Amino acid sequence: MSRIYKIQQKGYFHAMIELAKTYTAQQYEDEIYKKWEKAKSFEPDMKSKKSSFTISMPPPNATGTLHLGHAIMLAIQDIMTRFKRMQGHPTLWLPGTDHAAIATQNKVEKVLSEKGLDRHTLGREKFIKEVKAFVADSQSTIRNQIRKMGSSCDWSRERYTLDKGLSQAVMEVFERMYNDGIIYRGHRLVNWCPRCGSTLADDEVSHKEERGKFYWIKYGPFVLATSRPETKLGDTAVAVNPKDKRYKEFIGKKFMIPGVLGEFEIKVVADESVDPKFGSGAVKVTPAHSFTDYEIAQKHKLPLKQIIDESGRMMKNCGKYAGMTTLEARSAIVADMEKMGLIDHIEQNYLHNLSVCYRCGTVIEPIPSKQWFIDVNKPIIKEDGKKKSLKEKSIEVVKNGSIKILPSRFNKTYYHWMENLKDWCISRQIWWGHRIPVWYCQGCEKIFVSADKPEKCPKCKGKKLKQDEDTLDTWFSSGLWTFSTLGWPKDTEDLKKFHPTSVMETGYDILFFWIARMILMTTYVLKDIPFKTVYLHGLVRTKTGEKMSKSKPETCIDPLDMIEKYGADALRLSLIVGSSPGNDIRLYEEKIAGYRNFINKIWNSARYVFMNIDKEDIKATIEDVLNSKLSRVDKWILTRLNEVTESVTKKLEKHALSDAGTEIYDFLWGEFCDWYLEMSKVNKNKKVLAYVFKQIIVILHPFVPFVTEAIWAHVDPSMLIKKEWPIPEKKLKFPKEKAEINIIKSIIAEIRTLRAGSNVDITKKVDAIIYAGKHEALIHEKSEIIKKLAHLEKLDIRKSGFKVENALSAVVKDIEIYLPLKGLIDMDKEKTKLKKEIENARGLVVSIEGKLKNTGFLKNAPKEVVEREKARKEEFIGKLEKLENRLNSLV
RNA sequence: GGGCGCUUAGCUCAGUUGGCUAGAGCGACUGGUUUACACCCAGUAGGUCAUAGGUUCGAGCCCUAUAGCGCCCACCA
Repeated sequence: MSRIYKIQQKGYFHAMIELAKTYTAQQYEDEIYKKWEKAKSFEPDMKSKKSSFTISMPPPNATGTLHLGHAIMLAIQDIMTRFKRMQGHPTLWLPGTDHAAIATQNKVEKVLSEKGLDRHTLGREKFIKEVKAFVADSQSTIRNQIRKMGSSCDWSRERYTLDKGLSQAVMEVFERMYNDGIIYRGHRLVNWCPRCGSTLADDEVSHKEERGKFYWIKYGPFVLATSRPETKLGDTAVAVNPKDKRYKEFIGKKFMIPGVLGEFEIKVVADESVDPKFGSGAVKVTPAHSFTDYEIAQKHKLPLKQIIDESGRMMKNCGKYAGMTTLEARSAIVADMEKMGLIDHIEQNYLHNLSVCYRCGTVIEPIPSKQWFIDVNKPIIKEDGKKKSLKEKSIEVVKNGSIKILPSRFNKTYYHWMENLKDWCISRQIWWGHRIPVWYCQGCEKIFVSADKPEKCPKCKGKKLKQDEDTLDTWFSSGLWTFSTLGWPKDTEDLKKFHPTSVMETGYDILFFWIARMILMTTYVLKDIPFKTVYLHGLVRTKTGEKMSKSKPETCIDPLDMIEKYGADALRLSLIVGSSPGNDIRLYEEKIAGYRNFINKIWNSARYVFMNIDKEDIKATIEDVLNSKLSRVDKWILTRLNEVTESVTKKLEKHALSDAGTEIYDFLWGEFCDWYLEMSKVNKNKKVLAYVFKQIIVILHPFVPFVTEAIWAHVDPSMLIKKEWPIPEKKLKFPKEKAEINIIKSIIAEIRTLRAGSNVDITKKVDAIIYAGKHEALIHEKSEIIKKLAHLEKLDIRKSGFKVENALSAVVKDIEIYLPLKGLIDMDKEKTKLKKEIENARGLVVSIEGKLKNTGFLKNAPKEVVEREKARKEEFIGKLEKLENRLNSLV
């Protein structure tokens, strides 16, 4: 606490401390974080008998630096974690990083290529060494940046997907699945990224619209349309719809088709999937390079002819086109076809849907290949005498409510994806990742699984063994994240205590990639769910709703810059307040600055409180407070504090973080500071002042941990992070006093409005007269407060009285307020204002009366609502009367 | 083609199970050295709640349709 200096001043608590006028986050945050860490505050209390609370932090890719997506996730998870920790639950927020196979490899390849190197010239071993160095570097960067956000995660349990333990989990699961026969090797069409040189899972392919040419080609007896004429070299059939009369006679027949490499034979097949209305209704079938065509070929037992290889080039069987990329081949072949008169016509600007790699944007080539797959349809999970497939089980745990997704509309998306899931291709032809633990005996061709390098073949005892060259899909290991990080396959304390985890909090963009995979893997391996609640946050966008991108630095916000400039607390609030699960959030600097102002407001309320209490007051307990002399103002603020505590707790319990944050914000600024602190300048109960302030700091802590901890250093020697969360108190309910103080507040507000609307010099104090009716005693008691807050010289309070000449007036309930301002009143303005108010009040009375005459309303509306309306009617009739009298007196 | 979301003040957003005269922050405007805070205080202006129907005693909220914007999924060659 370097900036707090001591001064000597008599009497008050503040004799010992004086806080700087403005809070400067940079001077506190790092220091406080270190203090928490040193005290092991983030580690769960293993002795507590309460239910545990766990969040597995979605592991940021070990490839770069913190961005706003991380920032929002850290803010949300930290609030949840701190709240539960303060409630006394053993709380674990487990951090870690992911090796992010393809993403990392791509990044390092890019760095290498800048040096003129590539991974093949380097070789597998050296390349992996490079990647490791890169990862170690970015891991330490990310660790520090996670700390910058104030994340209270347990670093002693940090994990990395390539850790020994986690790798063991991966091998163990692979072996189990292999033995269960749900991991198998198959030769089939896969998504191939020619740039990454690897397969991709179906959901790792994204789609992009592009305008291009659509070629209508002469094809024996047909004319048909294609966007990929180069694949003609791999055609083995033409498909038509069985109901299509135009082609009925051709079905089942074979034709010789003229092509750029001479004639070739195709068969005409009938298939329902062909849309007769699209194109010419006839489709050329290239089974080796199109998923649709592959399916047709399977059904009709058509031969497969591969013409494109794994580098995206035409193969040897393509004659003079061999070695060309598909694009080169396309233009060459079209040119040749044109010469041969095989092109009917070419449509320009045709809208295509391209499949591209989600990591590098390269166009995907479907090619046939031998790969490892997970069978998602095989009934393998034994339960209740039935056997369920991975898919069925994954759907079941969401359907039966074991896992709740927030917002719930994502259930539907999840089911749809799961139901349509095909076998998951898990082998990747990259080097960075978990190597597939499969060994091939060169002697007897035995294939077997072994995590470590085996001595000899278990069958023929031969020693010539070769490990599979491929690595596993990165989502295979991250699918195990919630339990592999807790020590599985060992039966650890942590696993027992913290699994299944409580909340999985992540962006909705990885619902399929990750959430679905975790459910799939965990229900298989542990026969249990990985988490109870899924909380999905949205994307952080610019003020105008665009995606943030580094290429537009004027709207792209770097969280670390913002922390440096406004503090982590301000950034956290700007990401939380006004955002709800599943919806995108717009972020811009003014918003962060606004919350920085709020942080400063907290700080200054602390300054005020500390300056106005005695040293021992800061220890005030609820008993001390209840034993002290409580004024109406004290009872009002205690009631409100209690209401807010209860409501904020409820909101946090149901993960309504934004609502909870807004409520404390409004309470601290709009009620505690604007009203209670101002009133306390007239008359104060120091114990109440200290108590209410302390409790606000406590419930603020999960949202703004740094500034609250910094303030707490002057409250109590123990740290706030471990302070218990307050429980609402029945003894702190004073509804009568709450209503009374609301009247006082309204009177003050009315007088302020009257003054501001008049020509009176605002700096000058004025006099006021109040006809208080039945509230005379109350207003008398609070007259000093009214005088101060409304800036009055003299206040004359009577039960009732005659009309006041030359005065501005207002009515609060049945209370009349007059400001006699000789010569400073614009009577016409005053009349207009009164007329407007009368009109308003009359309209209201009429509408309420209408309601009360309505038998439907009386019959159907809840009693409280009817009662409230009756009371309001009385109130406004009273007010209307006063206003009318006033207007008449002005004539 | 299927599914989903959004539309409330100039801007960014709240608005609980339908029930006070629809709120906040920023911006604009008028003023302000008062026991902390000008990163502040007091006040003012600004809204046909996208449109059209419907349900209801009562709709920003529920239902139906339409429009605009956005997202996700899908093999239209």
